[in-house]
This record gives sequence, C-alpha cells and structure tokens, in this order.
Amino acid sequence: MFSPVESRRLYRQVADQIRLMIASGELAVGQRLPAERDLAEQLSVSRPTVREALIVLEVEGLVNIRMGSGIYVVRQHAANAPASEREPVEGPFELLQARAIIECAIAEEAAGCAEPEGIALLDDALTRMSGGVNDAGAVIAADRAFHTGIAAIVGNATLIRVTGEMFDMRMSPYFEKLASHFEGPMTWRSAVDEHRAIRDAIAAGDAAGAKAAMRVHLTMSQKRFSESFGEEFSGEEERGRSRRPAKGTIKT
Amino acid sequence: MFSPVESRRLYRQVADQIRLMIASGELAVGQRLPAERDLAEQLSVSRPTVREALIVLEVEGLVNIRMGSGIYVVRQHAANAPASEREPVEGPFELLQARAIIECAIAEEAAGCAEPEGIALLDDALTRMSGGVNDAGAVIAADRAFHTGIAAIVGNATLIRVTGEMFDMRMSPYFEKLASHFEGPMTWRSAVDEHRAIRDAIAAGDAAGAKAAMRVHLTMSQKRFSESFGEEFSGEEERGRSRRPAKGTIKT
DNA sequence: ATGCGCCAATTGGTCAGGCCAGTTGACCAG
DNA sequence: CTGGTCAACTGGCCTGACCAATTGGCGCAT
Repeated sequence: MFSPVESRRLYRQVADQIRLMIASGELAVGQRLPAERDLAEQLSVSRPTVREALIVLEVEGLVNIRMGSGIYVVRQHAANAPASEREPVEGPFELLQARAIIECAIAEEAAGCAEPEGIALLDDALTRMSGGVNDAGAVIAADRAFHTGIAAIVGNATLIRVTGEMFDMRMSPYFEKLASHFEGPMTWRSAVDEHRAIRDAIAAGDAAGAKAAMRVHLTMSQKRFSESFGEEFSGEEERGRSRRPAKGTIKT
Repeated sequence: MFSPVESRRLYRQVADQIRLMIASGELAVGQRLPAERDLAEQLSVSRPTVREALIVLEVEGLVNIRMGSGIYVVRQHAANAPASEREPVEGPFELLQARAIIECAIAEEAAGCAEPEGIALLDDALTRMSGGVNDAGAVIAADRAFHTGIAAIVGNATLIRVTGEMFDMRMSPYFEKLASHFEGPMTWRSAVDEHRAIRDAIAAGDAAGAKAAMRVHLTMSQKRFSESFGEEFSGEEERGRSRRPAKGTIKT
C-alpha cells in the first residue's frame, strides 16, 4: 500500500499548530494571540494563510476574532470536533456506566419535583415505545424521549441536552453495529417494563425508588448488551483499549 | 429604523449564501462549484474572501476542495452546527444546577474507588489553584483539572468528557463577561477551601460527605455568581446590547 | 486634580494582482 | 487502440496595499 503523499495544505498545518498550543496551555484561555502580521512572520507564512487558519479555529469555536482588537482564546478543547472524526469515542460500557451514574441522580432529582404534565410526557413516550416494538426507529426515538423527559421534569435545559447527547452516542458507528444484534422486540419489552418502574417511582415522588429503578434499567441494559457482546467478540478485548471492561461494573 | 447596515464579515455572508444554495438544492450534491475566480466575480468580492468562505464550508464538511480540480458539494446538511453558533440558550444558573446534580453523583462514586494516584491528581490541581490566585488563566485551568480529576478517579472517559464540557461552557461569551467581575482572589480562595473539603471526603472514602461537599461547593459558586449578577445588572444595560437576562431560575 | 473628548497607533477586514503546482482532458505518435 | 505529452484550468500561496474598528493615551476644559 502506497501512502498518498500527504501534502497537507499550509493553512491546515498552521491551524493545527495553533490548536496544539492552545490545547497544551501554552496559549491560556482568555489570552490574546499575537497579531496576524506577527503570527505570519513567526510562522514564516503569509498573512492570508494565517487568516485562513484562524478562520478554521474560529469556526471550531476555539478563538474569538474581534475586529480592531485582536484574537482571543475562548476555550481549550474543541467541544465537538467535526463530529465525523470525533474522538475514538469511549467504549459502550463506559458510556452505560456514565449514564447510570448521571441519570440515576437525575431520576432522583426528578422524583422530587414531579408534576402531572411531566408524568404525561413519560407516559406518552412509554406508549409509543410499547406500541411500536417492530419499528426500530420509533422505539429508539421513544426511548430517547423517555430519558430526556426525565431531565425535562427537572426543568433544566442543560440536563436535557447532556442526557440526549449521551443517548445519541449509541449511534456511533462502532456501537451501532452491535446494537442490531442485541436489540430486538424481546429486549425492548423488558426495557419498557423497566421504564415503567422508573415512571411509577417518579410519579410517586419516591426519590430512592426512582434512583434504584434507573440503576436497574441501565444495569440490565448493560447486561443485555454484554451478552451479545460476548457472542460477537468472544475473547477480544474491547477495541484494544487498555481500559479494563471490569471497571464497568456499577457500584452505586 | 435604519437598515441593519450588515456589518457581518464578508466571508461569512459569502459562506452563508453558498450554504443556502447548497441547502436549497440549487447546487446539487456532487456538483462542482464555479472556480474561485468566477465566484469572486459573480459575488463581487475578492478571491481571498471567497477562499475564506470556502474554507468555512470545508471545515463544516459541506464541500470538498481538491487542488487543481475544483470544489465539490459533499452533502446538503450541516450535521452539526459550527459550535460557535450552537444554541447557548442555557443560562448560567441552569448550568450550575446541572453541574450540582451530576457532579455530586460523580463525587459520591469517586469516594467509593479512591486510590492514592487519583488523590494525587486532585492535590496537584489544588496546589496549582491556590498557588496562582493572581493568574486567572492558571486558576481556571487548575479548577477544571480538579473537577475532571474527580471523574478520572472513577476511571470513566465519558464522565471526564462530560464534566469537562460542562465546565467549558462557562467560557461562553455571555458567561465570560460576568465572570471577570465575580471572580477574584477572594472568591477563588473560598473555592479552594471547598475543593479541599471535597478532596478530603473522597480520600477518606466518605461517599455521602463527598456528595455533600460538592453540593456545598457548587451552591456557593452559584451564590457568589448571583450576587455579582445582581450588582452588574442593577440598572445599566450592558453596552446597549440586547442580552437576555438569566433565563433559568433555579428550582432545586 | 478630574473628567471628557479627540487623535493616532494598532489590529482585523478586504482587495488587487501575480506566480507556482497539481489536475485534467485533448491531442498526437507509436 | 495505447501510451505519452502538453496546454489550459484550478486551487495554493505570496506580496503589498488600503480601509475600518478598536483602544489607549494625550491634551483641553472644567
């Protein structure tokens, strides 16, 4: 295999270099970068090239360009890379563990401020989920609605967003492949039952119960997944990552 | 009313226009765009401006620029908004509430699996934070390291990422302006003390204590913020900008 | 001494024109 | 028909310049 002579365009190299300096902290958050003209000189490139690189960083949300003032570092980390090439993402087990910890806390909180309208939201998601066990798309959408719905009960947009984002990570290419094997009408029926238990606990204002029910749900979900995972990849270590899958045991 | 004067930077206007043509299907997927020189002429702007606009679209993954060949439409829809334009609708208070719920749970979990190396991570962040109370950038970096460090103790990459992302949201332009007013050596010293309480509880394996300490920390942080928030907006409308005041009232 | 307004240095925004290098397709020799 | 060559086209990058917004300091008036 011959490698396709990578001759990266200059402005990308410059962007990478600056991005690295920001990530490493060499350019602190809030700090002003040297002027475009100075950057061009220091990097031995022309100003247009520097500008193009800076525009890339601006689009990525790393820097803030203010006319007449300067260029400022906004944050260190690209919260979302081009999404297409997003981090080698975390493994499915890590994700489920994280969801267990976070969503248990949210369910607990939601039980403390449940109102009829919020419960109605969950009920709607439940009926949609149990009603369409043969339509994978519909079930997943309803599943998502249920989980974000719990966050909605708390009435906090950030929680809703975070919950949704974590749910959506199951759509990562790697995750997706396996999902088709372990997701089926049977597992979904179990999931609906577990959802209903969560809903009932929240409706009853039972914080501890809601937390426990959510933990059961995500633990079971993890178990269902790991079973088909074992079949699929018996023996192989999860993506060759050094991270021990054992860490995935929930101890909350 | 005077016309909006359209002061947006040119390359952004050009990018928007081309993006629109792609979205509307006027430029089909796979089709080649006119040459940069032609685009410049048709849009009555210079070629560098067209180039900058095209680089924006390339970073967004809408087009593929091939040297010597041309520019091709890759897909119609921007899968994810460019982060900079990402709805920041959530208010600072909502963010702090969400962090309280989530990070309390993480701290609780961390207390259950604390190991010397993890504690060392927190200690390092603490010393860096207390050591540089006069360097805003250093303190914020250390602050971030402390919070993500707790997630690191649990050993879950997803938790680390989520914690970091929530922390970084304080860098939103709206949040930032106020931060400079309520953040100072004094408030930071308080924050360090609260951090230390969290660290001690985790080191002692006291789950309930860690949870409580984290709650205290984020509640106090919210309080400090809300005080200066009141001062700042007591009457003056910041620079005549039509900023919406805090949308999120906290209901914890 | 203090507060206000003006001005100039600095910095990003845009333009014009030019040269180089890679791509592509037509054309021609074998 | 096959292969190679070449010229037109296209993006990549540079130089140098001017415009516009910002900002900090200087000087004037109070």
